[in-house]
Amino acid sequence: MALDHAILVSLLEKPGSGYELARRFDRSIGYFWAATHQQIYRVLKRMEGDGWIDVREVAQDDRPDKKEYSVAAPGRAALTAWLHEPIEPETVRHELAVKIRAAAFDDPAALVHEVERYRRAHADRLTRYLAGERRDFTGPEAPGTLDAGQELQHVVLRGGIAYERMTLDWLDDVLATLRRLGSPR
Amino acid sequence: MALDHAILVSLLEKPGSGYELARRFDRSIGYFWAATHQQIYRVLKRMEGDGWIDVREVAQDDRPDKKEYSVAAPGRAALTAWLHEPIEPETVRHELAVKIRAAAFDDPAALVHEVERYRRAHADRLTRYLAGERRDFTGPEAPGTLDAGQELQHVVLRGGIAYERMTLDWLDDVLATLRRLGSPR
DNA sequence: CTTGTCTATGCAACGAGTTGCATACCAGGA
DNA sequence: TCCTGGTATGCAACTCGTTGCATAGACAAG
Repeated sequence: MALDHAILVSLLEKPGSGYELARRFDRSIGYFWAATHQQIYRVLKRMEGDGWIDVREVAQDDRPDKKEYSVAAPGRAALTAWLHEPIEPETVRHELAVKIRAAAFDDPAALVHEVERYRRAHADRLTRYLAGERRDFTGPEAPGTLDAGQELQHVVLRGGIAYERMTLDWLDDVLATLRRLGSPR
Repeated sequence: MALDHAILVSLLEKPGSGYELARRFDRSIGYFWAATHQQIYRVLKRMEGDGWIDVREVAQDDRPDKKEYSVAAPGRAALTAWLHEPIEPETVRHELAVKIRAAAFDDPAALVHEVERYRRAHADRLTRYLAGERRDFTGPEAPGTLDAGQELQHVVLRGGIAYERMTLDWLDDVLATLRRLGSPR
C-alpha cells in the first residue's frame, strides 16, 4: 500500500489539493508510481480520518475552491516507519513480454507496428525526462549546490533515463527479431 | 486483465495443471508477469467455465491426482484478438524510487543497507537469467536452428538481462549518492 | 508412527485499482 | 446564451490482487 507513502512524500515536497496531486502523478512522482484521481481522493480521505494529514479550505477567486492538504506529525511518523521496512521486490507486469511470447502462436510480423508505436511512446518519455533534467538539474551552479532532496530526485530521474535508454535499445532488438521471423528465410 | 493471456500463452507452450503453472510463474514467464497460485486457480476456473480451456483429470501414482488444462479454440481466438489490440503503456509501481525521494525527509544513509540487499537480489536474478540463457539458447547449433517460439523467448530474456544490468548500474549510482549525502561535507 | 516436505487444489475476506458517472465553479468564445 | 474546457471533488460498482487458512495424498526421515 505504498500509494499512501507516495502521496505523503509528494505532500512533504509541497502541500497541495487532490487535484494538484493527481497532476503531479501524471508527471514527476507518477513516473515511478502511477495513480488516478480516484485513488488519490480516496486515500486522502482515509489519511485525513487517521490524522496523518491536515486539511485547509482555500477559497479561490478565479476558480473553484480547493482543499489543501499537508502532512501532520503522525503521517510523517508513518512515513519514517515505512522507510525503515525492507524494500519489497517489485511485482513485474510487463504486458509486452507476454505479447511477444504470444506472437509465437500468431504472426510475429503483425506485432511490428504496435511495437513501433510503443517505441515512440518510450522515446517521447525519454525526451521529457531529459528536458526535466536540463531544467532542474543542470545550470551554472557548481557541484554541491543542490540540497539532499534535489540530489535524490535527480538520482531517481537518472534511473528513469537509464530505463528508457535500455528499453529503446531492447525494442530495437525486438523489432529486428520480429522482422527476421516474419520474413521468409 | 492480462493474467488470462499469460496463462493461455503458458498453456500453449505446454499444457499443465494449476500447480505447474504456479511454478512456471515463479520463474520463466513469471519474471515478466507475476502471479500466485490463488490467482491462477481462480482464472483457470473462470476460463474453463467460458470454454477457453479444456480440463483432463490425470491420475498419478506417486503423487496426488491433478487436472491438466489445455487451450481450446475459443481461448486461442481470445488470445489472437488480444494480441491485435494496442499495447498498453505499463503502469509503473517502483517502490524504491518512492523510498529514495522519501529519504530526503529522513536520514539518506539509513537506506544504504536495504539498497545493498535489494542490489544483491537483482544480482542473483541476473545470474539466473544468464544461466537460463546459457542453458536454453547457446549451444553447438548454427544460427537459425531455433524455432520462432525459442527466438521470441530469447529476445524477452535478453530484455530481462538488459533490465537487470541497467538496474545494477543504477543502484551503484544510488548507493554512491546516498553515501555522499549521508557523510558530512 | 509421527512429523515434515512436496504435490495439488481450493475458500473467504479483504484491500487495491479501474471504469463510468455525477456534480459544480469559473472563464472565454460562438 | 449556450457550449466548451479547465479546475475541483466525489460516489458506486466492479475487477483484480493479496493474505491467511484449510484440506489431502504421497513419501522420506527420525
